[in-house]
Amino acid sequence: MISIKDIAKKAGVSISTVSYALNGNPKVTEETSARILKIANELNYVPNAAARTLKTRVSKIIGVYLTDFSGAFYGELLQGMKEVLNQSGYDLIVCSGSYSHQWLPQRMIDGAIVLDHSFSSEELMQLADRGHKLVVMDRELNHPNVNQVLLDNKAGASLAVEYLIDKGHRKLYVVTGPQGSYDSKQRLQAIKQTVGRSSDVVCTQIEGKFDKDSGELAAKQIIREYTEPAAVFCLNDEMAIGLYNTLVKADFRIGEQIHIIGFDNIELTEYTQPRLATIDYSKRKWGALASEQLIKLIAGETVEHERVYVTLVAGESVGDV
Amino acid sequence: MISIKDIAKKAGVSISTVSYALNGNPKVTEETSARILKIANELNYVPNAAARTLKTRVSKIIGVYLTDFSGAFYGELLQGMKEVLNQSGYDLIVCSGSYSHQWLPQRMIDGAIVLDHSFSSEELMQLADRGHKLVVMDRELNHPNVNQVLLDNKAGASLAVEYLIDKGHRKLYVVTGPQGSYDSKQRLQAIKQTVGRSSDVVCTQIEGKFDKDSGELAAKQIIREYTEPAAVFCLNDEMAIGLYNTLVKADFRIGEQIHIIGFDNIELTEYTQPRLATIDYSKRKWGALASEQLIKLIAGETVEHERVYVTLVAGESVGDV
DNA sequence: TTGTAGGCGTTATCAC
DNA sequence: GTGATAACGCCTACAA
Repeated sequence: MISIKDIAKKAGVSISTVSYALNGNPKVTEETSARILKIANELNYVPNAAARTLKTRVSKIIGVYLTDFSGAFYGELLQGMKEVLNQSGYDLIVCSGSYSHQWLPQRMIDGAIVLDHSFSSEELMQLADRGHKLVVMDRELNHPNVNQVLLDNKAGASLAVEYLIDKGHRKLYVVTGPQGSYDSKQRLQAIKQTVGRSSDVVCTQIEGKFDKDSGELAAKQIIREYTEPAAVFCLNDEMAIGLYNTLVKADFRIGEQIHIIGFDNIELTEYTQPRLATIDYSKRKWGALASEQLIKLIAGETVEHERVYVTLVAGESVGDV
Repeated sequence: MISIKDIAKKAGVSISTVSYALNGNPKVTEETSARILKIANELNYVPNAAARTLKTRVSKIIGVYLTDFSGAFYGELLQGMKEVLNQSGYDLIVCSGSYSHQWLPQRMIDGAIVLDHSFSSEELMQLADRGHKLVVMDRELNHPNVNQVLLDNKAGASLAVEYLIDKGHRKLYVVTGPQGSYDSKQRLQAIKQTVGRSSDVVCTQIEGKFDKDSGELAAKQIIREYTEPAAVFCLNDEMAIGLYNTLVKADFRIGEQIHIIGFDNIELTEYTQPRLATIDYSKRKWGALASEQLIKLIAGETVEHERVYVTLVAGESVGDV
């Protein structure tokens, strides 16, 4: 490994002069600086990140934590984050692995964006207490070092339920997310509120886990209990796809016997037959917003919690009664 | 930040004893060790990654470089990599941003997996020359510090073309990948070879970029030139989807007027009507293999280049002539 | 304008 | 078994 020492030796100056020159400190002469830069270049010098981070206590790297990589919309989300961060001189890494939770206290990363319910709120609170800056996208967490950028779950869920009711549906199923999920809880709450306003609506809850399997399981239950047309609100599209697949296989007519609406508007929903109704929001904007907030937080600015607005995407998977 | 110094002070021992205890060195007494560990715990001690990396010159982190995050199959690929790496005590980060190319020479990561043609081969060669260990998934690069884990592009492309010819197609289009793409080049080469064996097959080449737009553009050209049924081999599914969309919008009958086959078997291909024929391979295995090879490379073992096998997925998007 | 020296938190080599 | 002490590569007062 080639260090500033090597450059100093070759240039016949001291290491501090090299350091100054490399960092553009005006104290050093133009010509000395030029000579040093040239030698550094020739030697293919690359500053050691560990040493620099150790000294400056800043890495200029932001970590994002996701539940798993396979979510269908992470691509756009990450793109949104990346653009904003890069613009501010930060690099983004997607973290995974057992040790990665330690990277904040280890000072490997300057801040973190969390969309991963396997990261416990207590753990996050501890990090915040220690002065680390965080943005959470999947829970509420009140702490001066933590900012929230959340979806407007309640609006989305209300929109979906109102759509179903408008279409004349009175028998509803809701396929939920996993136990601890904040998004799921919020959506459920709004559903109950909205449903409560129409006394003739019956709503059955089915436990899900936001994955395709849950959708399939739910479909099986719904098929078993089938007596008359019903509408199903899957709290995310992934489950809606699983549900769709199983129903299609069982020769159910979607949008006629069983009506489906999802949440997230992933690409796949455009291609099902009929098109899946869902709730849309800009993933890119969501990511960008999270990054912006984190940068401000790190810079010591005070920031308000942000909310991402959602809209309804109609689809023939929900027909009239 | 709390360091071994703080622990040493509190425990009334020297920092070296603390370091030994923390690292489970048997030289230190059980009881001293226990006491130190207890204090470390109480103080919420977390070893500083930068300092450790600086000293040991090892970070136990592997970086993977992708063209962009939005590829439809990266989820599974990364999952495959992650599982293998975690098992060997490595953490995986997905790298992005302008500085991230420097992380190898900066010793922030111990090795890299590259599937990103924006990373030039010269750059990679330089890194390899400096002793860094790499696995490439999107090019051939012969260097003792570099291992290749490539798709069997030629087999895949041959499979696809033979399928079309078997089905009676004689008029073919090929929508290629971007200029520099190794995968595209390999596939094209195999296509030419296979096509060359049947003298009556006509094959027209359309330049693409592996994105949806390219597929749409290709569709427009094909529609313009349409006189009789033709078969289109899109060198990836993303373009095939773009092509499909545009053709559907223009009321073409797919699998009858225009026949389509893609490459990659992304999830979406199952949902088009009719189902898109494509070439399949295990993304998870591909990723796992790349990780295994990199770990061996880092451990100093000699490794052979690996090849990932592919299979044909038939679909009604290709009908008989 | 340049050099000296101390320190960031760890590990590791010595003595004791 | 434990404790000084010297690195690792970089930054930055302070001194010259």
